[in-house]
Amino acid sequence: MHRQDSGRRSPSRPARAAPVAVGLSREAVIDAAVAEIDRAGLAAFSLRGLARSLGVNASVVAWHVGNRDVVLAEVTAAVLRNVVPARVGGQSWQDWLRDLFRRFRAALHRHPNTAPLIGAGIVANLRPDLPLVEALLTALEQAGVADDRLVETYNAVQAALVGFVTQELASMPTEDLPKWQAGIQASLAAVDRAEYPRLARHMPRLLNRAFVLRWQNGAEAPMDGSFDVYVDCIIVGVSAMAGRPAS
Amino acid sequence: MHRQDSGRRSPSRPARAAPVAVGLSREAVIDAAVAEIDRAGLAAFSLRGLARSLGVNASVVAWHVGNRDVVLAEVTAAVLRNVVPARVGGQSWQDWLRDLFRRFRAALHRHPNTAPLIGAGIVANLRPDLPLVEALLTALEQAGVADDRLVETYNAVQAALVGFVTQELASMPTEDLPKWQAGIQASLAAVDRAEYPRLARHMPRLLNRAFVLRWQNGAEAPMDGSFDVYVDCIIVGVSAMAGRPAS
DNA sequence: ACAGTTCTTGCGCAGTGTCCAAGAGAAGGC
DNA sequence: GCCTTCTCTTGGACACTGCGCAAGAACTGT
Repeated sequence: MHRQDSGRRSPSRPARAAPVAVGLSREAVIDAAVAEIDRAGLAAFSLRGLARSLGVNASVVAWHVGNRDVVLAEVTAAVLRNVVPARVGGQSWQDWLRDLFRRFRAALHRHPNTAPLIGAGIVANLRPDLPLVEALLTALEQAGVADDRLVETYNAVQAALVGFVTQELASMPTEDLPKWQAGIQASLAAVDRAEYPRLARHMPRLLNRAFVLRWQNGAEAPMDGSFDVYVDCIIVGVSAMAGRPAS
Repeated sequence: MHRQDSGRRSPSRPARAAPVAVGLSREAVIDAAVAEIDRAGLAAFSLRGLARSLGVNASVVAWHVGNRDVVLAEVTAAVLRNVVPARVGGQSWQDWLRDLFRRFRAALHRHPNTAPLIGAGIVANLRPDLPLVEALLTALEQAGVADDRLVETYNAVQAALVGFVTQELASMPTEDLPKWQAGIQASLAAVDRAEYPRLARHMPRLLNRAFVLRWQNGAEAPMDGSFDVYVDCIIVGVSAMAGRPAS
């Protein structure tokens, strides 16, 4: 049976024995999992492959971490570590919120293949990220959001935080990708000017830069400008919510 | 080898034979897949289970539809069919956009377990949904978005469209869910008032209604009010983008 | 010396996606 | 009448997965 306590070493027991042939720790396994997902993608990730990459039997990762879902939850926690920016004195809530959004996106861009985990929230919350919540609430309070609008505004911001980058880093089909890319490009090149006039007119501007009209994801073709506009939208929206007293 | 043409019947060949023991069609398989995902969830979905539910051998679904990813892509396409609302005369772009958001969310609420597919975009675009793109571009044009801001605004709206409901319907851990729920509730009840003052103060308002502080997903505890605020945010944001000429 | 804990190995079980060989059944050509 | 051709279905194989269990190795405290 695997170790089930969440903390590193349960301080209640007298810490009887130093670990033995400590080739591996829980952290090392999780780090290796992140590296493995970065290397081969989420679809190709397996516990056995992870153990193989560690040069170790398959069961040790189960012993150190536990379930497969626990491994993935820990991976997301590791990726999202230190995304919440510290409050610097005299900083406006707008600047802080923009900073949060940027750091969140940067963290996921550092490990693009983990984006589906965070986005779909497979086990989004192993334990809730309370510092993030507290910081968000502080920012909203500073923005002047009324109490009876707090939940809604908080949820809107939280959803926005995750929404963009998840979409940006959505995974493209894994097998015979070049063929799929060619198909997309062909179907976009042959778009009917009469049926889709605006699409046809703006096509050069949109190609591989707009959400349904691209054949690379954000890891290869990042969408920086769109993200900035997106964050501005959210901030303007929150300001408007703050101005209005209630429904 | 499975049928590889996308259309129902390739019109080039003389359509030699009527189908034989047509117990099954591609559409029937996909409908069954949707029903199966609705019933047992996405994690428990398998091609063999699908075939079992159809009372048929495992390979027939592979023959009719193809790959597993193709099955899932077709499922998402089926779920999102007819989400783009028709343009009614004299309707403002705000009303139309709000209607689009509502219909999109309603479609996913009808099949909550498919939300991770759409959100994480496993194969989000089997073929691009061009009518949606055209309609969105039309709305943005009507809103007065400048051409050199079109891509960014479009991307922001598209990301927002998918972002909220994906998060709202994120799946909770599948095994021993009651224990996990109890753990969440306990950890939220024992939150430190000194460490998280705002969180503690607003806790009764936030419990099971805010994004990290809930133990049910949107299928059981929908977040209607938050969604409305979210859509208002987006619309206000787009208006602001339209007002500003360029960066 | 002995027992206890920590970590690791090996193996089996049921289940999965994908391919391949072969068959059943009807339609058309001769 | 056959007999080929196409559509659809069956069954079985292969490699792989997550998970659980029995056993062993290495080290520590008593």
